Amino acid sequence: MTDLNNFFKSAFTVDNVIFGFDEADLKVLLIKRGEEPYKDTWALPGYFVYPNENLDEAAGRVLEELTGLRNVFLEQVKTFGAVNRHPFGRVITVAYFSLVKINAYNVQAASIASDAEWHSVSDVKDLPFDHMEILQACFNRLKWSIRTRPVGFELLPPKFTLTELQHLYEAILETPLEKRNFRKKILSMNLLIDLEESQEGVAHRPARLYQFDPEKYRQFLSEGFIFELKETKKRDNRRKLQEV
Amino acid sequence: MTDLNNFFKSAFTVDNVIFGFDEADLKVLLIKRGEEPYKDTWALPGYFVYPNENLDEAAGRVLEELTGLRNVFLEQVKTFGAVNRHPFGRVITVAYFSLVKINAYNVQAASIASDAEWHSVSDVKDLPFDHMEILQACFNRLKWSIRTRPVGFELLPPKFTLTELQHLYEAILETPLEKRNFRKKILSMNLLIDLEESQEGVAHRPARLYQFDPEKYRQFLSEGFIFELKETKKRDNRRKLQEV
DNA sequence: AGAATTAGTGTAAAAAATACACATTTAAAG
DNA sequence: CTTTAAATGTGTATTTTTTACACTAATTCT
Repeated sequence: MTDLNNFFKSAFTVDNVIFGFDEADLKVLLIKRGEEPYKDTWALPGYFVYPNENLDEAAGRVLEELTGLRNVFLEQVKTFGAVNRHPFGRVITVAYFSLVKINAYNVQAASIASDAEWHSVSDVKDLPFDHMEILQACFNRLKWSIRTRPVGFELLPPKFTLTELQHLYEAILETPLEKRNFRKKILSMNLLIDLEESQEGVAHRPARLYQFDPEKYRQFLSEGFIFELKETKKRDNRRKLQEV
Repeated sequence: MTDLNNFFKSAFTVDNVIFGFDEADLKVLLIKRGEEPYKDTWALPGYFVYPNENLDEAAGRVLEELTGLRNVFLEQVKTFGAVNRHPFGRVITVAYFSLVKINAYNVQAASIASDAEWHSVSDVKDLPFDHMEILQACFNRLKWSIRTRPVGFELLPPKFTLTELQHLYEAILETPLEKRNFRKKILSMNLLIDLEESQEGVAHRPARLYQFDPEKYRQFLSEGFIFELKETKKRDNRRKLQEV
């Protein structure tokens, strides 16, 4: 342990699964690799961790270089270090996922934006290295996070409708939800501010706009409540016929 | 990325939070450090990851060296890599937790057993490096795991009573549970085999012995059911007085 | 035989989840 | 101006789950 610097040579990276939500689809930001191996293929953005940099900082830096965004939701998920995961040597990578408001994503501000593109998560079928596994792990974590913490709002604009929120949940959980029950559940938590404004420019009855209130959430927690949307459990719950 | 071997020098370790359950107390296995820094203080067991070794393998190796046990529950939790977490240089560590049947723990088989000792988790107040933070992260993960997957059985002998199981849940969740409701919930999942045997050598009515059935759990999952004990939610649920 | 100790159970009330159908509001089309 | 299309928004009965609560049963020890 005293001879740390010569113990063995390995490389340390962070990979960042950046999620965005665009109307009806959950997206992930991929970059076209500029270097071997796998030059010119779409892959998860990642980079080395610098010696003077904490892991979270490295992940935040990757994110900022790509999107121009700071202070967005970022969370460590899992570390991948299979011996042969990188053809050029031992590379251990810490996977993070982040949630960004896709509209705030600014191509101009991003230093390597020309090589970055949003892809629908459901369309991403193969990625180099073990990136499919990393993406899956992060997606699974997101599914869990959205049920147990109010993180969905990170993916929506500050003002949103309940239908948009429901579509977001449906896209992430990959299951349809019942409109009334969803609204009842969400509104009963009392975490949203009803802005008493309406959508504009839609060709139908405009929906009410809401805003997530972090202050209300702090209070909610301090009162011992728990944010939780139940995992959909298989059950035959059809209303039974009445006997006469 | 092509010059991996010279990018920067860092050390890679795994730390393993090994949990055991002894009658009424959740325990963690600590070792007395034989080297600087923090020589002779109790710390989490950890070691370098070898160049030819996957992360899970490294964690399994640490576990086997310490306990003589193989094929026990082991799961990655989080990676800790703060720049200054180790006084001698940059050391990034992947934290795992494992669950062992404390009775199966064999001092003889463990190569460094003389320096290892079980400590009650609730008594562990300070540990070197960021080990308190690592312990806390693993304990939190255990709390979550025991509610959402049938992992509690890993900590109990193959045959156990429902009271033992309840005490285990109470120790991990750090909250008292109501006997009848706990039993009803557990038994309703149909994951246990009633061995139709009883405890022996106790000075009171002996309890029935049960066994966890992994096969039943596979079927349970395949039928779309979900293992879940609700997180205790604050609620004033006292029965209201009847009006006459 | 009786005391001590823990195991084991039944049920009513409250809360939460589920299933289901229609009226409302707006813009667009005619 | 009227009608149509499209999505919003709401109420309630049923079922399931959770919760609270108190007594009897089985065994050992004295």
